[in-house]
Amino acid sequence: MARTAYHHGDLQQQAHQQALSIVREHGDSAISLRALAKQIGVSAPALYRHFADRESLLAELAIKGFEWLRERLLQVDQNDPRQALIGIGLAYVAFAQDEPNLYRLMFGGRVLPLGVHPRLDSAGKSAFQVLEDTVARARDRGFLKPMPLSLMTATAWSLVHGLSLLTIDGHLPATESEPHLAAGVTSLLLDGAVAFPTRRTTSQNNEDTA
Amino acid sequence: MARTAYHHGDLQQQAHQQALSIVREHGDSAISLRALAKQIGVSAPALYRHFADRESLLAELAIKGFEWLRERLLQVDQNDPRQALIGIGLAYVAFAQDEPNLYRLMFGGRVLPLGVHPRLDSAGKSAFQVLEDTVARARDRGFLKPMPLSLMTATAWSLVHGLSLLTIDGHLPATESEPHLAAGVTSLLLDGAVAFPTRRTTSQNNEDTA
DNA sequence: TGCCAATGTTAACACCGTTAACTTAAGCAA
DNA sequence: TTGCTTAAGTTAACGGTGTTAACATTGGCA
Repeated sequence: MARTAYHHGDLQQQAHQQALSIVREHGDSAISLRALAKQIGVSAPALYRHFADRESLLAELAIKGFEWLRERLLQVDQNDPRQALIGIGLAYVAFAQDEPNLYRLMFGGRVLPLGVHPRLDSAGKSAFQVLEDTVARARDRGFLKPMPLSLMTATAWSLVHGLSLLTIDGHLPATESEPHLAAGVTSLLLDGAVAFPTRRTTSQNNEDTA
Repeated sequence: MARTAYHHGDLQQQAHQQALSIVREHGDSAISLRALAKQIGVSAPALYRHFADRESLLAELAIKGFEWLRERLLQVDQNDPRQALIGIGLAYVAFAQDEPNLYRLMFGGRVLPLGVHPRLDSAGKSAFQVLEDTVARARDRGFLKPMPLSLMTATAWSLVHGLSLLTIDGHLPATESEPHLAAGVTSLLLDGAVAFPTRRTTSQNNEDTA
């Protein structure tokens, strides 16, 4: 495992690290295996001893991203249900804005579709699990309406995912310039947008969910 | 403008159309100018007489996508504010699910970033305008809380955008297998997720938004 | 000590987007 | 009708890509 001129000795880890920093700075489309190999000082095919192909390398980076995201979500204080829900939302969007290129890689869809890299899929599930647990806990404590958990998590995830992508793509102002947007959006979901909520009008309930 | 063997006579439109069908079927990453030219029966550089580069061709297709999306949103019945808002949400998500590859191109972020193709940007704005108008109309009629319009549209857009991408990427079930998801998610935003909204329990209100 | 497996190498294949330099032909002016 | 300008094609070429095949080196274990 010494580093002669021939056997590099640390290629896997170094390639991983170098590729990660390229993705974070310039996005996954800036990753070229040939250029990466040249930077490290190794021939391009050498990389194939450690990664099946370009996509598998990207999958490794996305896994790292999901682990980071999960850690950020786990740091949210879970004492008060409302604060926990808003905290998760803010932490989620903050991660996406801190790591826009990584977030796009994780959820790009075009590259790294579901079902191809099992470890990637399960890393994504683990991160999502934190959000789901938070919603479940809030519902169990009676803070949320007694609706299907899947509906509530789908709504929450859609909201933060959409807000994340729209801000990092520049369609909506980022937290930097509009500090209260993410919290406002999250609160709006919790409290509802309708002016005269509930009680009256069974007319709303007779047409939706089974 | 006749079609001799040399001057094709209809290249621009045919390339546009062929590329569009490739994107719809296989996604924008499947677009190769050389392959496209070969399919049409023309040399690759000929395409450059009609498109500045590959990205500009993709931008044209995305513009078409935004026009289609706008048309779908304009067909939503605007009589009842609540039905209009839910209808817009459903139409938006339905479009994304009907044209997943086109939707990803329009909102991919990696390709076609904002500020590069002005016509594309304004096509996107025009589509978004329909959503914003619907929210504004509902608020003007007193159906929605008197909050900033920008906050409400940001929330609505985030929700439908997130739901669209999560479903077309397979992270959430599509309308096909869960017909009520989109309506449920939209209703949840309108009515709020909290079990005991407003009124009682100032304990919730004393710590949140300014 | 000798072999094996891991981990490198170079050469090559089949693509890709894009540009330069050249050719054809359509359309308009004298 | 002739001639010129210009739009719209052509081939050749540059530099890049992911990936595979065949070969070389070397670390570590029997």
